[in-house]
Amino acid sequence: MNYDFREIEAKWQKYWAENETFKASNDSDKPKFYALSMFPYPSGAGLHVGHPLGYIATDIYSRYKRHKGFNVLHPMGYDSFGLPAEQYAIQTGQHPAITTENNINRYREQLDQLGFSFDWSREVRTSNPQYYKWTQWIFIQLFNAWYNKKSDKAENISSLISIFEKEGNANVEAACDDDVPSFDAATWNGYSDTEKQEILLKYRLTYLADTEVNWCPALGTVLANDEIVNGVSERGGHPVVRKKMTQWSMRITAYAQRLLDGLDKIDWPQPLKDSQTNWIGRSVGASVTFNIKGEEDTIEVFTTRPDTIFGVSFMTLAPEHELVAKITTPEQKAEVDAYVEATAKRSERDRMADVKTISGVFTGAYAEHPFTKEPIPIWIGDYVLASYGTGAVMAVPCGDQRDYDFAKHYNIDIPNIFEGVDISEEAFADKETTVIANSDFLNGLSYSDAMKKAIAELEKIGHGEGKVNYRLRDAVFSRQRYWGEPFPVYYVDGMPQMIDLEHLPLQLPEVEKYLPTETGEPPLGNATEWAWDTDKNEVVSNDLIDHKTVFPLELNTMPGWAGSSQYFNRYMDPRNDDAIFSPEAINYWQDVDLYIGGSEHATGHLLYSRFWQKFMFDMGYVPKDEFAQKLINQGMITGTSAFVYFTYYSVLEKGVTDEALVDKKFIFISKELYKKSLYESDNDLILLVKSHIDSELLNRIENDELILITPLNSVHADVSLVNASDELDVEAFKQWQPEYKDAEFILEDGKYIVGREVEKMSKSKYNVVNPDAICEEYGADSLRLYEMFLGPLEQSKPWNTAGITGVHSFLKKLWKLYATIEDKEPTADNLKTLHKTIKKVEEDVENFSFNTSVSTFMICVNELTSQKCTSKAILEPLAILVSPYAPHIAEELWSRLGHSESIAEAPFPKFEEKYLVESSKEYPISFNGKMRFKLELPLDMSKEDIEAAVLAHEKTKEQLQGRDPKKVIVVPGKIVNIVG
RNA sequence: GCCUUGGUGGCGGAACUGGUAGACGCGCUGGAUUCAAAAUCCAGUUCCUUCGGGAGUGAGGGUUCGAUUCCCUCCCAAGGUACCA
Repeated sequence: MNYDFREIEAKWQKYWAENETFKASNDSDKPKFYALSMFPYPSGAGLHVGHPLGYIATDIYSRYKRHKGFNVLHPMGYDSFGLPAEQYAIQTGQHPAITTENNINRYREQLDQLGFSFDWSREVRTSNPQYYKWTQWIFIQLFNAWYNKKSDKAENISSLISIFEKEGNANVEAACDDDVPSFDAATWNGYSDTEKQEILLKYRLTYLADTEVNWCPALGTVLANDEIVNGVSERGGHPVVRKKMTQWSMRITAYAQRLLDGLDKIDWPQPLKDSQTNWIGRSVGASVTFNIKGEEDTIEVFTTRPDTIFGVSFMTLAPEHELVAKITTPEQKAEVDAYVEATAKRSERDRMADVKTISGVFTGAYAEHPFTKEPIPIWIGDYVLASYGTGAVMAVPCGDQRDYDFAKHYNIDIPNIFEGVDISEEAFADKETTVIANSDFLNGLSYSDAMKKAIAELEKIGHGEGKVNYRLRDAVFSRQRYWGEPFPVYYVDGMPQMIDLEHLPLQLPEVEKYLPTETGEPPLGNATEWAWDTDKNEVVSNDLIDHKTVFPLELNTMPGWAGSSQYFNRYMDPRNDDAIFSPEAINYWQDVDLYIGGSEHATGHLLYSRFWQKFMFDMGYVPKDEFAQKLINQGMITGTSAFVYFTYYSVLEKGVTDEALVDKKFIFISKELYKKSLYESDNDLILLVKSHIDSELLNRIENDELILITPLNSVHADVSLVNASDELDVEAFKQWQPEYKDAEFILEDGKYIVGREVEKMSKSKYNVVNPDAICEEYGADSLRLYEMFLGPLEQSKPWNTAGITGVHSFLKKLWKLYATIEDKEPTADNLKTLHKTIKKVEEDVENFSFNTSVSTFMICVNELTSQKCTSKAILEPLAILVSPYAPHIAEELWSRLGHSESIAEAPFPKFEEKYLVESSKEYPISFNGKMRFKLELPLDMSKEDIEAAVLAHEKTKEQLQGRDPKKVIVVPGKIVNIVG
């Protein structure tokens, strides 16, 4: 009987679905294991072979854990809010919900084909109201919380209010806005309700603020920093400008330090941790306050080098700094204004691209050195960024290259404060290798001592303190989009009010148009029914807004990461309508044991999720403050593009203004011939082309009546038209694009050979391989094995369909091995092969080294085949070993072995060392570290006897050619090395 | 620039704590089977070679009896990040 994978795979997929084989229970005596793949955004293009890589890995591990006796949770869902469906809606008018539904159905079909052990009863969709009810709920929890720096955790806002009522805010240490006024209890209690709300908003973990945002006019929306790549939008590549808008923000900065510290206790890839560390950008230093001569105001700066305080020779403010207008002297005003205006006009992108040009203007004002009381000129310059630190720097040209360049350019003094260092050419930034000089009380101190001393002295005179600064900014949480979660918020007197949980979800309204309104409001501004009736507690028509009982609802929606920041916890209890999850569910599953997904989420999803998890932990909703213990980034599967090389002739009518086309033809040249022609003269190419032109036309060209154009070029060919030997299917290629129908082909050895290059998979490169065709031709088990066999999970690797025949024929061999199954005693060889395989596969799975276990299976089956093994005692455990990787064939073989139940819960075979014990070893005998021959010796032979046996061997004498060995190294059981 | 990861045959890639470099698969070569093809099976396949052997894991040094593995310098590629004070 042949290996009929189509029938087998369909049969078992149906069996698993009908029997709910992989449904996880929230109540079990078994230990729990939570394996999670990052849920996909269901795009219209469907899955390509790169997508399943991580899913297959998670699936193998899940199935393995199930064999190992764990209660496994392995869910799947969809991150189904997002821009593409909305843009499609703008173009076609089709509701994004319909587009999304269609795409999800296609994804589901493709996923089902691959035989994953997902518990589909737990599926979540972020765009589903029953799901986003809980996204809205979390938002409300964040609104009702503040961050107490004293307890170093988030607390309910009520604890803040009671402090205010008793003692005002003098002793409160909170993560809050910069502009909080100070007040005592009496003042607080005297505030109106709106005034109180206004102040509380400055403390809440999600708050409204006028923030400078990245506004993308083309998309009509705000983008987060991680949605911008090289100054343009990640999606679509549209320009982005800075703009002030009232936006919801998330006070993620409150968690900066804990997000940093938490990285130490999770097993995540180093590059990912480094990304997050850089993104958070902690720097330790001091804040220093400079008085301004003749002004009340002071300038506060942040510096990482307070030890260089005596090297300050000027200060630079960002052009946007609020003091600029105030301190500029009348003489300098015109110049300063012009500079500020010019800077404001330059886009963020220009400013980033141009880092070489030094520009700045003197304000005419002077600050005062906190210790020497010397005057320090205050400049403005666009190398200082308003958004980092305080938007002002104390410039120490001898110790910072940018300050140095600026000082040189404007002829500002560069005092040297480093002992024995030459600063005539460049600044000296190496802080560890010298001591401070010319610095009063810091003279002779090393960097670290000077640092401490400087901070202590600054504190003494009230001009500064030690400070830690973070690069991380609060996250803007508003988007001017339709297809996202609505905020559960309405406005009373301009103050945001939360809708009660019992009235959630607040569902997206229907709109006529998905674009921003004509007055520039977000798409929800198009809704006619978008007002909140506080009596009826429901959404009513906008016409009823009276600001007494009916109020306007928030028009922004939440960003893409809102729905994905707690989805992993929702899977634990996804149908719960009374809570985001029950305490029983979260206490049972705790956290994700294994999380697999792409590295592109390093500073987005994975940072925001950690932030929300820590918040949920503070509020006592979850037992762990990190949501995923281990994370693996699967590598990208790149495509192997195919290139065809061509020249073409365009024959044009001479002298006709429009250059009328008389004839045009493509001539495709096989790879090697093309390469050769690159080195030959143009003349040869023209001769080649001419040899393919109709003789009548040729005559007219020769007679100068027509013009001939012959460029040499290459273009992508669809990879499906090329076989494993890089040979192009010429006839299919002609059919592929109409313009190639009459093309000519210059072959080598009767074949047209294409060029190959590894590139990212993309439609436009015609190198996308989708899994459906492969499943159809070779089956899901082959695809699963092959994706794993390609190489290490974390490494990016090129897809090449050619190799799939290797794993496919392995499955056929495996199938054949089960043709006869007998109840007979296994041989010693059989047992050795089996147990060697158990050991290796178990180690490999634990190390996520799936590629090597596929090789191990191949070796095992090759060996058992040549041993003609038919013993059930061997074949039965082997089926279980294979089952996580190729589950369909394993199930089928399992049932042929006489089982009526699924293989899914069959216990993993136990490795027994005793079958691998050997009595002798084929020792590699090396000379000066190079293996020269092998010698079979008993394993229990003593070191001395081995040495004697080796030295007595004739090949040893041959190698030594009469020399005496200087030294003989014998490592019993491993190697013999002779030096001489 | 900085941070991270990597560099091994024609290709994808193996090699546990330093111990036989190139497992396994693809491709290629030859053979068997076949009227023929597909499929299948067998043998070979790092390079050079005067067939004795020699060289070899990006380059160059070092440690060691022994280095793909550890250390130093450099080169290249991919990813992240950047006037971050």
